[in-house]
Amino acid sequence: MAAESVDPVESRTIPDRIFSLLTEAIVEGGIAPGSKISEPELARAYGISRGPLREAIGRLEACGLVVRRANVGARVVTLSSTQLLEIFHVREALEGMAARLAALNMTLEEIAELRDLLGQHSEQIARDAGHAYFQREGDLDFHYRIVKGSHNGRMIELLCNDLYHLVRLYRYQFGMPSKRGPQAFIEHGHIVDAIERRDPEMAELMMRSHIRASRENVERLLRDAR
Amino acid sequence: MAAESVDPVESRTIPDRIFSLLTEAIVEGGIAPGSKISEPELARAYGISRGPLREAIGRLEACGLVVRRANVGARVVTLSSTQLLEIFHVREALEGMAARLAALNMTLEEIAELRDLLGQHSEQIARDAGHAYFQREGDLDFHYRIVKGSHNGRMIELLCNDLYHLVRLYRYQFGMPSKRGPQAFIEHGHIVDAIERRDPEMAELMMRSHIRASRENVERLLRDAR
DNA sequence: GCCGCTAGAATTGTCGACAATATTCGGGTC
DNA sequence: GACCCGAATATTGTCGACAATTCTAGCGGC
Repeated sequence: MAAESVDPVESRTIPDRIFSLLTEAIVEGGIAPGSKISEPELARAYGISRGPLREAIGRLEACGLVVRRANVGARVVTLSSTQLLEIFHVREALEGMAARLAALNMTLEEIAELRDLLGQHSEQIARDAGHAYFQREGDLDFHYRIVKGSHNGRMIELLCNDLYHLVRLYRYQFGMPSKRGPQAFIEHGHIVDAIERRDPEMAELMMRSHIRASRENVERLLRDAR
Repeated sequence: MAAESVDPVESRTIPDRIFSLLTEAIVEGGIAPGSKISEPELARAYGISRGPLREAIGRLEACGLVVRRANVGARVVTLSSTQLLEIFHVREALEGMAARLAALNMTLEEIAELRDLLGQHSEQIARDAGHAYFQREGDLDFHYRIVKGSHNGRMIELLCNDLYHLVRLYRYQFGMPSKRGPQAFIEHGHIVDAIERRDPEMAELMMRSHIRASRENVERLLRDAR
């Protein structure tokens, strides 16, 4: 709560706001994948000049949400299945380490909050007959917490500010059905157990196994679809 | 060689060139750590306008080479020992996975080139009585190759275009003495062996152990210095 | 002598306009 | 009819100037 104390919507600089707006628009599909990012059009739409807009687009490029070619312009990224699997490998490595560090560095309070979050997910699954929730933001909330719990600023930056936008984007672009919800929930439980026991080795193993299973699930779905 | 075929110095867009120049200047200490990045001054120095310069600075910020505050400006980052160790943890995770993927994906030709590089290092160590080389770019060349060998675009991007600038910067800022050169060379050999045997598990283990040893060495030096 | 306040200067943020490059559409030729 | 070429159009890249904010220096008061 109020990790960074900035006014929720105002007071940030214009590129910040535009970046947030564009990120949401791209991730949630408001701007179609592969579509062109027209600077004059967007500048008019948001009522700003092209200067700040270009800075926002630059940040989108740094996140990998758009690809830019010189003298041509920016397009919303279209994730190939290859790129999707690449992201899974990177996540497996980084979040595995994050879980290891979380087991070492999370405060008791953070661990309690993580348990609480798990409980909320449990209720939600019982309510929804456990089929939809984990496909949406709830899963990422969990992963967020653990990454934050690593207390490693560079890791938090990499995952929360860069990679997770892409992960969310892929969930909208591909929209895998996946009946892994209940299983994923169980795996989340094992990860929290390991962190609570302060067992870094096991925490990393569990997290990697969790993400690997998710990747293998996607690989299977991609194979079947083909 | 010539992975990207662009004219070595010309033809890229202005922000690209300025970004390269500034990166080198910062990494090699031409611009002191913690010093302010003055937009008017640099614009005059490079004979360009502030527009492209700001874009270049934005990219530096994305790499973590400068930190920027709104309405205040950008300063060259000063790496604390904490941040330095954070980078090591991220590298351990990412490069471990990179080595695993390299064992799976590297072509025979790439492996041969890697062996060759190792041979060059061997000669260089024999010549220098093995004390200085590994503190400079040679070590990073080796790690570069393996990351590239992962054939994972996202990983290559993350490490080669972002993190390695920071690693180089730290080597100039801290300039650890470290007598780990010969030992590091031996470890490099083990990693290549594992890749050659197509043993992903071992390749990852060796790489992680290699980077962990390097981190522990730095931790020891930091403790002794204090 | 030290602290707070105010006016000035300098820097960053933003804007609109111009130049260079890419795309598009039309015409011509094989 | 298909392909290639060239002019027109639109978009990106770059620039200089203005506005808003921050830092600095000097003054006055305690």
